[in-house]
Amino acid sequence: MGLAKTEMFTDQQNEIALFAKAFGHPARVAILQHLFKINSCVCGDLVNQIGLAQPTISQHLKELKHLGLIKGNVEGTSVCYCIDTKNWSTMKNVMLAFLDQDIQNTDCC
Amino acid sequence: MGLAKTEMFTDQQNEIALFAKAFGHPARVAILQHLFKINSCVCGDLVNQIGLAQPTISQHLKELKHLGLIKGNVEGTSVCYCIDTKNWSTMKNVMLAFLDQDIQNTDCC
DNA sequence: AATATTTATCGTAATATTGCAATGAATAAA
DNA sequence: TTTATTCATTGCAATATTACGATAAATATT
Repeated sequence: MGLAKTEMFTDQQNEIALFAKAFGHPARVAILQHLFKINSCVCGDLVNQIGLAQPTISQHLKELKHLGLIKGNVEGTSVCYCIDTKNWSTMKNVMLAFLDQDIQNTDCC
Repeated sequence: MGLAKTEMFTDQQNEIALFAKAFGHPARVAILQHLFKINSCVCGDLVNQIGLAQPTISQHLKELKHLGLIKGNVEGTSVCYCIDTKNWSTMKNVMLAFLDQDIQNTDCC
């Protein structure tokens, strides 16, 4: 089916899954790392940096933007993308709460 | 195509994407949370807790096990699953390095 | 041995994701 | 205004993911 039954999970679980899915492709990981490194970047630079075609990069950028992790500002014919640090921070808290579950836990088997 | 071109990314980027993909479905998030909460759990309990069919849960468990995040011990006819805390810790470090990129960074646009 | 219980695997259908060529839209430069 | 340049969108093909019924495999119980 390929269709996640989101209605049977909590909002928190669905939110974690949505953020994680954004990081579930190396191209999007690379895009975010590059945006952090360069601290602002036009789409064309990303196409050069990463080896994927322009429509493919544009599609990945759209997903990240839709999730709120990045912002895009039009500058002439190009578009300057950058991290939305506020939303990144919110996302980070959600993911940390999930990843830090182990601190109150011990091995069993 | 649905085929990620892993060869054009770094090992670190591919590793982050693999771990993130594991968390990219709410059922697997729910499974991991339940394993942490109960601190050991048989497959049947997860089938009851989460509303998915037994083969579906079994498939999700297989993915998590393959990634090394959980272990399974056979106990009679049932299988006791639990978190592999050592590997979880390794994974957490990888993810934290990615999520913490923002600490040396400021907004731009 | 026969039966029940539990989990894994197989097969299959439905949907999602990835990637890119072609093309459109918008601004800049000539 | 014509021509570049840059990015978004559309359309499509290939592959991946999700879900589950049917069934196999393994152990426990009788």
